[in-house]
Amino acid sequence: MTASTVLDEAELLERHGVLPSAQRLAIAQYVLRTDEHPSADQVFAKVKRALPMVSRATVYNTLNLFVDKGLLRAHVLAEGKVVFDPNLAPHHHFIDEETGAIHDVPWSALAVSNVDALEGFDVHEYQVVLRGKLK
Amino acid sequence: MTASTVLDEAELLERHGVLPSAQRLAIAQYVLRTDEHPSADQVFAKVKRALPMVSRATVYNTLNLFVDKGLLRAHVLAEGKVVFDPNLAPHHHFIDEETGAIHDVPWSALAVSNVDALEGFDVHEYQVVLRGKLK
DNA sequence: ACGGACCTTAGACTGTGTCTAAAGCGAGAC
DNA sequence: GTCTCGCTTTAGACACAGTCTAAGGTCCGT
Repeated sequence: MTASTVLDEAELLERHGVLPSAQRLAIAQYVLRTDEHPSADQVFAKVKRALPMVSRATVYNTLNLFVDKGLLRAHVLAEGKVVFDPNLAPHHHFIDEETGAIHDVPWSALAVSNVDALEGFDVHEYQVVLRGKLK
Repeated sequence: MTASTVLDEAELLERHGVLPSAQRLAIAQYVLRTDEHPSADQVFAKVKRALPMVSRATVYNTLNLFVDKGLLRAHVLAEGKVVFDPNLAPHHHFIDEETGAIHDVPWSALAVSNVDALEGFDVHEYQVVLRGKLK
């Protein structure tokens, strides 16, 4: 019954079947709260400040583990990079062509019609990817 | 006035400001006719059969040149790979989750509403990316 | 022939991501 | 308290995509 606005990361990991560890908590505390759409190496750089001895393999393994366990989603949007996104709700993406920055676009801001009527495809998920300039 | 159903690749390159060469023609003959959405290394492998001494740098340079000159489009859709697509008309993409194969979806098969009304974004282009199984 | 512009080549280099072998750590059994 | 088992972490090697460089080749006008 103890309602809390602060997430208990350790409990969150356990609830998703991930055994907590110091490294996994440090990674979780950054990547599950950010809206920066970081790549794996950006996560690595960030986490290294809090935990300087962490290895690159651990960060990659942990991010992939989080994706497997449904804590994160991976998107292939920018030039040759996989980015991670803790926003699990379906949403669209806008890519700033000048900076490469990725912005979330709420699902309700756009509507795609006829997805269910596509011939020959059994669509499991979809999103609109937009590119342009910030106004 | 000589209408022709067979494309003259050399003339096509010239019309787009690309000086033809044996290597560029071999690459064009494959990549401008395929619907396989090949990656650069797949193009390299394919072209090597026709022209065994061709170098990887030439294939990469040529593909990027074709994109610059408007003969091809590059898409970042699959796991960490850039794929090339001679279909220049706007269209959507369906990714088979089982095989990773990419299929074109005609622009007219789907409709996205409200793109112009997005707050804060000046959208230059967009597409719908769908994932699922083939029916 | 010569020269210049452009193209191609092999291989080195960079960056991203995966794998491996060994060491570390935590929790339960004794 | 310590042993041991299973899981995690580590450093570094590896694999792969893509770019760059330096050198040589080709074509064409003169």
